[in-house]
Amino acid sequence: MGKQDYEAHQFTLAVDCIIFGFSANELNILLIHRGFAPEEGKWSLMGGFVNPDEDLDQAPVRILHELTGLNEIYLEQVTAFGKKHRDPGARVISVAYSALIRTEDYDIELIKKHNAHWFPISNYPDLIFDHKEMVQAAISQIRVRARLRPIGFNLLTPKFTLPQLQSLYESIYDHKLDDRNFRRRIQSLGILQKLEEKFKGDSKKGAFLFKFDKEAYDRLLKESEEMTTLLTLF
Amino acid sequence: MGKQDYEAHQFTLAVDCIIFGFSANELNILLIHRGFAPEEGKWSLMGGFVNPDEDLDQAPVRILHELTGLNEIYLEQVTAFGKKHRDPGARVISVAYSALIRTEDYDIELIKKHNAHWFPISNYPDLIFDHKEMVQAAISQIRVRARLRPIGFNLLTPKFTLPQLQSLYESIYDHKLDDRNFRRRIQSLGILQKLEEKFKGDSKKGAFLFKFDKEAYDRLLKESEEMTTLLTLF
DNA sequence: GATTTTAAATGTTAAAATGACATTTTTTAA
DNA sequence: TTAAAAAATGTCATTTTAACATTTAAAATC
Repeated sequence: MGKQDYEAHQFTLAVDCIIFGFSANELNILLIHRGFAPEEGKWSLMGGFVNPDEDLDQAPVRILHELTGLNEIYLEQVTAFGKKHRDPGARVISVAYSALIRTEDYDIELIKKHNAHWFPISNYPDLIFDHKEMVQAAISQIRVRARLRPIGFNLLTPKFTLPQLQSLYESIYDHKLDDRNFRRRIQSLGILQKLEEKFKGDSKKGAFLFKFDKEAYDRLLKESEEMTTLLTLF
Repeated sequence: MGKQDYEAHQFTLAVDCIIFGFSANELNILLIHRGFAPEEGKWSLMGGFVNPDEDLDQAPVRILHELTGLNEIYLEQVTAFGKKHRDPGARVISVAYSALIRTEDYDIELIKKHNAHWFPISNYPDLIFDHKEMVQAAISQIRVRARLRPIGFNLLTPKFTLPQLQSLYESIYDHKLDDRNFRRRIQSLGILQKLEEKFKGDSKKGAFLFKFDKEAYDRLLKESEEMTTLLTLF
């Protein structure tokens, strides 16, 4: 295999980000109203090309920073999409990434500049290319992942209430959960730390705040070796 | 974004296959003793470049056909690997695919020609580049996947015994299972069809043969809508 | 300041699933 | 006929699950 072999098998490589946020008791995704061709005026995921001098996994980090101003975003690769004519304009392979962000953290001005808007996953507009497939794949992956690992905390503020946490899981699974069963289960894992404070934004009575106890979780992980299920919530 | 943008972000694109087979009561992977540079003489996954005129998902199908003579192999994308220097010789992005095959079906001559050999997943040689990471990612994925979906049958002959099936799951999870509990559980799903025949290859007494009942499984899937767990075997 | 409103917090019980455990059966080979 | 080897089978105690309604706390309203 010579140099010409490598050159004869080159493809434009892009990444697209399915950016999840949690607000108004629902899981939302951030979509871009495209102000540029191709497909100008339609909705799409936030994406961009991979640069020649960066790791593949670095590309979504850079692109998300450009859009949200955030660093240290929780990212997971979903899948590479590579149908021949997925992008009618050119042959482009795109690797989809899921990003979980806190909707209070991002830079509103940057988002505006990019014409980005939030949509609930239960009702979002038509998307260009195969972006809808990407979103669906990302949601499926999150559903599996959230049963195995405590990824939900990446979508909440560091301090959160149990009703908020429950409503997050209900939105992920599109399934109502029983309060008492949910609380019993999540608290029995011992990875939540109850604080003295209450949060009164959602009700008159207010609800106690909790923190995710990373140390406790790491200990749990270590003990149970190869853990295949952890957060079986329903 | 003009044409030059596309051209400035091109990468050589390859796929690598983690080919799983089940024999001698253990999960094995098929590795190639490389007869060509780079890394001549070392072990690697079976791989190749993606062709400009094929879908990304088509590339592993073609490559596996070349190696095994098989069509209709069960394939799943694992992840795209794209660290800058993962291939020291050139910038190559590689998409890893898991393949589950029946070890009796493949073309032995083809395999010999490619210097391919089976190794148990509990003990395989050092691999080039990041291929070990690929294997580990594929094994992790299979473990999660096998809890949700009946993918194991792709590794067995169409007719198989319960001891064979149990031993397959034991190998996937690297964990002994209790005979009685395993049988109770797998049979309670109602997706196995017991045959009159016995298979006597493994014991004097012989064990009854079973078939995977795809129709029953599809019905089960349909009923339970969005099923998040199915084959929780331990 | 009494009453209403709203969401948070809490416990029990019956049914189902799980995990642990040992013996008998079938067949072939000695 | 006996020995050997793996296949097949059932029970029970424990744990987990799912289903269910009331009380509590605080703010807002009258």
